[in-house]
Amino acid sequence: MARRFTIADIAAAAGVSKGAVSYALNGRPGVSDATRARILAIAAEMGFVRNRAARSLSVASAQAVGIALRRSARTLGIEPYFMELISGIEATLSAASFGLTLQIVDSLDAELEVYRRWWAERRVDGILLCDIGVDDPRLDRVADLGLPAVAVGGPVQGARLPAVWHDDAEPCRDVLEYLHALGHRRIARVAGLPHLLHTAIRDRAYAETAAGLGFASVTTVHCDYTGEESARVTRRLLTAPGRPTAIVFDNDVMAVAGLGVAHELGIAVPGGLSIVAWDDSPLCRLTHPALTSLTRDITAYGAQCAQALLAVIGAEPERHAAVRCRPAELSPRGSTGPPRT
Amino acid sequence: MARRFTIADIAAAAGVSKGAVSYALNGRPGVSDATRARILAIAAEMGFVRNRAARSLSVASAQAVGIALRRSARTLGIEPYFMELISGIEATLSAASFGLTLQIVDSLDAELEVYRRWWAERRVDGILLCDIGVDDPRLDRVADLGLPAVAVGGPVQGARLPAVWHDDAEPCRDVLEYLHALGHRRIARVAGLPHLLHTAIRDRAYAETAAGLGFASVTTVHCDYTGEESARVTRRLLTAPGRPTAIVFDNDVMAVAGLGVAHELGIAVPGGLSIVAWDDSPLCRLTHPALTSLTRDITAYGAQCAQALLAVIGAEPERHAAVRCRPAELSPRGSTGPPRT
DNA sequence: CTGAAAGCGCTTACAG
DNA sequence: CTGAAAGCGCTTACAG
Repeated sequence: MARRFTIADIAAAAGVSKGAVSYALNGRPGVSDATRARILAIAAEMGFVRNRAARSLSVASAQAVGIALRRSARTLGIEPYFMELISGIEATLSAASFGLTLQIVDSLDAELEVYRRWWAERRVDGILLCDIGVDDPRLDRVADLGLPAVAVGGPVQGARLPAVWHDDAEPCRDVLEYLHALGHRRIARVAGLPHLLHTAIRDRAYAETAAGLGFASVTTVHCDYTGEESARVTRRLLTAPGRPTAIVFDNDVMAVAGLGVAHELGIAVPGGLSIVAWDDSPLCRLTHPALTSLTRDITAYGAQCAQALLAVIGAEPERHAAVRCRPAELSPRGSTGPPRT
Repeated sequence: MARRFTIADIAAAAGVSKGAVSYALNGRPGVSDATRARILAIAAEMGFVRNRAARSLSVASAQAVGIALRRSARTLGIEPYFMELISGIEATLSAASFGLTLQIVDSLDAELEVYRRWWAERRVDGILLCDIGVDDPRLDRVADLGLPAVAVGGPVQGARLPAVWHDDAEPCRDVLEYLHALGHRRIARVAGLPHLLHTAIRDRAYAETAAGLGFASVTTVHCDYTGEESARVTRRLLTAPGRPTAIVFDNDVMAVAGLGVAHELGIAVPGGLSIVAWDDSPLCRLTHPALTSLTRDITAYGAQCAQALLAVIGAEPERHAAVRCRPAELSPRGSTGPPRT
């Protein structure tokens, strides 16, 4: 437990003022090259690291970013999405020597309260807003706070916050065209929460494309991303008359559950039922057959979100008002094939 | 974007000194009840929230706890364990108005460097050490730093750090006795990383119990918790002569992958093969049949870990040197049954 | 019970 | 190029 040194210690050792040490450490003009080198050497030798609180207090910046997640422990655990996203965010932040503060909340009010507090106490310099909804009230509320923020999802037209998002419509079209080409005509979709923006975008893209391709039927059932609900819904879809020959699921967890139901009912996959998952986590390769899915690099997406937020905060040179990322791409695997007639 | 108030503003409005405001806000003696009430009312009206950095600088405490995870984005995403753990930790911390700082690292050195930096810059008051290994070098290194810490896992005999852990041996015995009672005699185990402490504890518990019960064979194969490795290993186990009638997996992800392999090989579960998973995430109920598994409340476990750390830091009254939590309990489901002879 | 002051460890104008 | 000083917003002995 070595003693913690301060710039005063370095100043004393180098025979200069604290101000000079600060300039040297921060690579700013105000000290000669020789003095700077000497100061840096002494600091390195002492194993000096700036006290965060003192620095934050001086520069009025927390050097940290916050994320509040409004999901239950179980949902957070089971959905690979979040950890992959956070992992990408974190990598970018730590490269900029920014910290990541995480909080889990259970209501919209609690979430907004967290933002208010974080900003008031300057615990964070900005936040990443996840799970963007249709007409999301948080966009305005956060903008009102003056808290720098980036929406993880979009597009959010007219919002006062920049957004980073994937185009969700194009992959929907890809999937339907693919299933159509395989010969499927009766399709169902087990969708995510209807109030989420990307669900709404997919709803519309599927509806439009389906109409264009002339499918006999495209049934959409919304549920909550859990395996339980997906299983219940899938069971109903598969036992009703005129059952679909293919089901598209809005995430990987629901797709795995759907596959389980097919097994349970003795329906062969893909012969009796084709399955497509959204979000290509390793989960999709755990099953037999492996699941055809819409692949996107969520870790890279997280990194872009963090980058955009740093830009808004002003910690990065360039600034992007909104970033549109590469759409998900279809990865065909064993769970899709021509329907057995 | 309302103006941010400071205690100086409150002091001016209340006609008292900044010191009095501080005492009132912190519920400390030094102000009369009447003055305190007046100050508090003004503070509330202003929507005052203390500046974190200033407070941290004064009290020499970060009011935050750190976790560095040495896992890839993919592993973190797929294993429900971490998010459930973090969720429990976070709930406890935020109740104590402590923040959680998260960092993902890719090597032991990077991890230790993060701890050193966090502690040097006082970004955290303490850390939670995850994935405890056999003879884990971090226990000593962190203790050397003088950084308050709690080991999430154990028991760690002779360590200078307190630990919070589950007994891993008892559930192992439970599983073997259960499988034995069902009539299984040839068993295999797809285990986790051998250098992790809980893997070693399970290794030994299985070996001892198996010997006592007189199993014909208990084969253990170590792998890395991923579905890929588990699938490979399971495939080998099930295609070799004298294949096991039951396999115990060290986590849920590997068990799901193992079930996929059984399907692939046309082996009925549980008739041709019984499967037991460790860690009862929702994943275990996604499959068909649902997986028999060892259930423990990981969120509650995370809460206990956070509690212990707060105690070590001194933010909580009681202090626990080490906490032993309830062992996992067997939840029998559809994936286990008597072997078909 | 109350006020004035020093201090936490930095950063940053402002004079020399 | 360098030094002395003020200030960030709190907390906390120390006098009254």
